[in-house]
Amino acid sequence: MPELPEVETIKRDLEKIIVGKKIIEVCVYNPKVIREPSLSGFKRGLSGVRINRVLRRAKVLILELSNGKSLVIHLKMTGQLVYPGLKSNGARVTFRLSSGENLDFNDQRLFTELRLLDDWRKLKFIRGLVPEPKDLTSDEFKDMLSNKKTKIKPLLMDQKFISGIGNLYAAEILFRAKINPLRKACELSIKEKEGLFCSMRDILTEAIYYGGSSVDDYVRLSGGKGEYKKYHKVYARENKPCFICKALIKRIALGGRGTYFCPKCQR
DNA sequence: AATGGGACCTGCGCGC
DNA sequence: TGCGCGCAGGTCCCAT
Repeated sequence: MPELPEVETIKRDLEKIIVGKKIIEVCVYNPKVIREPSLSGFKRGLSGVRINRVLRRAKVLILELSNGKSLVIHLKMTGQLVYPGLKSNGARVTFRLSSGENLDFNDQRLFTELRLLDDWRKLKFIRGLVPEPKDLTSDEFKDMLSNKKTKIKPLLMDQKFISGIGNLYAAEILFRAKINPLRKACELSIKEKEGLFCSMRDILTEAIYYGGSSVDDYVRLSGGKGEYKKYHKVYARENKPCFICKALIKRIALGGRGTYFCPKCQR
């Protein structure tokens, strides 16, 4: 679930609260989420190091450490970082910090990937990323769409096409741009492409402003909710009336993903 | 090139 | 009541 706005929110919270603190000890309650190196290497490499800086690339968090290594975190759908952590909960990994509090990593579905790397830039997934919406101009975006015969919605979610957008924001962006998710990218008019570019940029900016969307498991570092869910227009609103035209919001499966849209507003 | 499906996972809500 | 099933979705991987 965490997409660009949620991961950016966590990144900003971490910058305010975690940067500068030292990791005293790492407790791993479920080693499945540690993808590399070995469990012992992971624990050893993180003990006694300071967290110097937090970066984000698309949906990936990167914690740069005082020993030159980086902790790379992809939260996938159900990953959470919570500080201060609860004293007794089902955390998968707990980082005991110099403040005396714990930074908890939770993940119901064990999809999350934690990696301790010498150079995060060499990670295959990171290398495959392309610019995210804020790093593109309208003209660049229009060019990118012009030779793509694929449906616009799966294309927006393709991290190698444009990075940071997932299922929820793809739906909201297409609603604001009044574009049907089944349309082929190359068949959009210049005006539609421009509208899509603006919707993409604006929705992501607004969602970051509100601290992301708490649907399913996403919470902020404090454990509190992100408030953007209040402003959703189509996501998870099947059979509810469109806020603009009152037509019922439709749900279809597209690329195996639930896809919500207004059949009247989005042509 | 584009598309579809399965795999990875677990908890929840539904129908019978 | 209790069980089995579909669904939730980010990413990789394979087949067509």
